[in-house]
Amino acid sequence: MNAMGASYYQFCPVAKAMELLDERWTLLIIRELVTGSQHFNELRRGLPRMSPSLLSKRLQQLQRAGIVDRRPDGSSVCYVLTPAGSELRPVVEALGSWGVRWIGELGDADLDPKLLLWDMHRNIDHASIPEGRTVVHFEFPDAPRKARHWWLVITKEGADVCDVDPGYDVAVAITASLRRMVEIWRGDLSWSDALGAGLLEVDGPEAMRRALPGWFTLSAFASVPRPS
Amino acid sequence: MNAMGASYYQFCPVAKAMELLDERWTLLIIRELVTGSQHFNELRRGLPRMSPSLLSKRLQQLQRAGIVDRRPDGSSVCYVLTPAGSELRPVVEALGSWGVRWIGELGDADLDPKLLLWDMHRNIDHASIPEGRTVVHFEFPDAPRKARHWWLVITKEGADVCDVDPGYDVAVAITASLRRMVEIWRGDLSWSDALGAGLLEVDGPEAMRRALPGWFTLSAFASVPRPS
DNA sequence: CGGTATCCCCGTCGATACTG
DNA sequence: CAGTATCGACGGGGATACCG
Repeated sequence: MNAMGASYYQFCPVAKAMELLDERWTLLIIRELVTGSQHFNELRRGLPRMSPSLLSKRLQQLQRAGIVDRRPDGSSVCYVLTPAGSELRPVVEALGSWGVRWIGELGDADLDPKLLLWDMHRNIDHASIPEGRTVVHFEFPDAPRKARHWWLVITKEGADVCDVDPGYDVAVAITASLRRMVEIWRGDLSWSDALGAGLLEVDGPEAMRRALPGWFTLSAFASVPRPS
Repeated sequence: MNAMGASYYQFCPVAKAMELLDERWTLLIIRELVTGSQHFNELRRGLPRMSPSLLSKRLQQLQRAGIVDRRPDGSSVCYVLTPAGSELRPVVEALGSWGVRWIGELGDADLDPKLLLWDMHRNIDHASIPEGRTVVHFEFPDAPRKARHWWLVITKEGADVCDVDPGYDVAVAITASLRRMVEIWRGDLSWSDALGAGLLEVDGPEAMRRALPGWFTLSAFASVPRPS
């Protein structure tokens, strides 16, 4: 339980906590683990701009700090939060609630479609999804060519993100600017407001179009009330 | 509302928050402001190892981020939290509550007597203090010569910390190792347990000795329940 | 009291390539 | 899938001195 970042030389619990947590990326790793990611490459998908060596280093630091436990699991490896680590959930929640209220402006570079789809894929309300296989197609006309089309293939077992057409029948096709779709995900904009304002186009059978908003549990912070 | 630390290039509210808050010292400044410090040199006293240039830089960054407001106030200057800044209190509280539960081990270098007295001086329950002037003398036998003796001079108007004998009559004299005193402050150890175990010596009139524990509101995190 | 100015080192981080 | 290896730059931040 020590030797992570530089010391503040203070006995204050906030300072002692920040010695462990104030380094770049650290709390985002915790966020990923709180969210349920367990494997190295799963963490990487949630932290695409982080180099693997740095992720590796941070995970080792978090182990030494008693926050993360590394469990070899067959041929695989699981990273799981210790009891101490699990109790960081309120910290992550407080940060996210603050962030969604006070940091409204997103840069274009913050709008990563891969990350958006990755987030959506792990927040699907499977109880609301029809039987069998459901495919949702996303088109972001403003995104660069290679990031314009995405498919979410949802089955009882889970969901897969594809950046090439998997070939299955599409249940619903969504066309919207990447920025609007991110705003919906974050709860800055509601499905109905977006539809009403023509910011979003949804194609597919009436029943499917109606059901669509229920399929996705939006960001955990979407329901945080906004200021003013 | 931007341009502080490096971007994570994520739309996640936690990431956007950490872009502003993950730099060294930043959340400790927020802690000081939440605690009630307002002036530059007041902040410095709570952050003794921080260089003034860095504090200045951070305050400017926090202004640009819309978290701190700089108010020239006569010949003086007040730094106060904006509404957005005030809402960081839950973040600081979550961090402190976590820290006090899971970071028990303090290094010797974390035990700064000046910081301890500074903290105590601004957490005095003036309603419990006797009329007139009350002086409490602290002796830390394990501290370096120049940091061994401290006096807290408490009046209705406030409290002053002295590292030289102010000459007034002493109401109560406390002798304890610096580490024990910090533990009491943090709530790791109770006054009564410390007294019972002989870890603490209190000299003075019976009534004063009895009343002493009521004079100090301990650290805001002292009452957080501990694990196991 | 409320800050700037300057200097320089060292460590962090990013990028990329590669391995069992 | 789960990481290591290597490398270089850049700038963060510590120390100290100084100003209005």
